[in-house]
Amino acid sequence: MKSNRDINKIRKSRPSEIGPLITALNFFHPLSEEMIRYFEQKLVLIKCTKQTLLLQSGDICKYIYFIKKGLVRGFIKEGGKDITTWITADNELVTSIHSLDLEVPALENMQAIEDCEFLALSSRHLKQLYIQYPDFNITARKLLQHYYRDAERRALLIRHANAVFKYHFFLENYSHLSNRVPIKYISSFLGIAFETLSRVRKKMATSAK
Amino acid sequence: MKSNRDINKIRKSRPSEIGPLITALNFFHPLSEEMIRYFEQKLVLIKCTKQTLLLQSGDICKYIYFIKKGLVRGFIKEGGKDITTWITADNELVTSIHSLDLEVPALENMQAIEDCEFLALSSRHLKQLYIQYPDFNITARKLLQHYYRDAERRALLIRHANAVFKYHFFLENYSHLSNRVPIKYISSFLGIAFETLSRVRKKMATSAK
DNA sequence: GCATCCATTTGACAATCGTCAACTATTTTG
DNA sequence: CAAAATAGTTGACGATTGTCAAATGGATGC
Repeated sequence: MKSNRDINKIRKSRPSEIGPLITALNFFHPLSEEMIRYFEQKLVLIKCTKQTLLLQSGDICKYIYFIKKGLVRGFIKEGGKDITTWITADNELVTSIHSLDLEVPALENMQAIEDCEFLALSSRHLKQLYIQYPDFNITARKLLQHYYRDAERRALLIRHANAVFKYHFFLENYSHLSNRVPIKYISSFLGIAFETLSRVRKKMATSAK
Repeated sequence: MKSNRDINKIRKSRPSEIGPLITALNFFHPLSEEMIRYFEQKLVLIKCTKQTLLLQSGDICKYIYFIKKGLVRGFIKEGGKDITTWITADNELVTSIHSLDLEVPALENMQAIEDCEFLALSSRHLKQLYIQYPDFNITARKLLQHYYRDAERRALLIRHANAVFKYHFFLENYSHLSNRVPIKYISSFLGIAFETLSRVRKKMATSAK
């Protein structure tokens, strides 16, 4: 498996490249002009290929990533197997919240499952941002409220009674991922064997005719 | 099932009663004297009996509750059955984060599973707090980071391979609940039938001798 | 374009677990 | 205290799903 040495391109971002992130953040709480300048100065653009590990469990997470383009999953190692705990795509933020803030080793891994482009902010600059522009604590609070809800939705997904209900819930809540993510990651995310998911898909296809 | 009319005692809290909440919040980020005064003025003390619904799905959550004493669970109704999504005890905060902030109907229910005593702050006063004492956004951000981690832990719990692993994980992470919460809630929280949990417990007791 | 690799499908079978039912133990309440 | 309600245990059985194995399909690279 590729390690984070494969984060093969990293450079300062250009102001013209950060629009989608600013839009996403503004949606939660308006950013001041000064904050936008700060992002323009501190954000870096990172490109990586499919399979690259952005974060490895045991390491300390150094960045919060905004996915400009691509697909990323989180997973943990449990009894020799991967368990995919989330999958997320373009225009979303990803990081290990706990590791980033407390500078402790992360439990989870993060991996690109498509070639990706990120805007990344280091934990150092994020912390400086909280101090220099206290209003950003409001933005972060609202972001966390939003992502807390996402975490609850994922927990609900795997609590569904059987494979069919889980996949239905997946289609209702993550339809944008269903034709983009390999079945092995979806099945792991749903907590079922990939063979089972294959059978569920077949059953749904034939019964819907 | 008892409704929230059973929240049978509610009165202004006394300063001497709010210590544990202040201590808990200070742990995340120090509160100023003014903020503590604010809590002293706005917190209410709520008592309710076992089984009381603090929040019913479809209603808008009006309070954030600090559990001074007691035990509370969150659950959703799914296909005629309850699914317990969290269980929490003394000295923890509970609310529907999403419903409280956005003033939209909650999806989940909250229910006391012991006689309880809460310190409660209304959403109106919480929002005023964010405005009047912007530093409280830092506290809230850190609280949310902490509770996000809890949500991930719960998701991990139900992703474990089988009933034995789930119960082991439960004992490691929620040992304070194992002898206090009825088996039907624990089993639902673990995503297994209560009969299965009964058998797991027996097997562990006999194999440990 | 062929060979290799990886993703997905399909089948067979066994393990795990949920459901139903009966029973026992414990708690609550009048 | 007795009766009733609630909580927990145990057994039998079937449904769902995971595992292993083999086959097929598609993508990638030389």
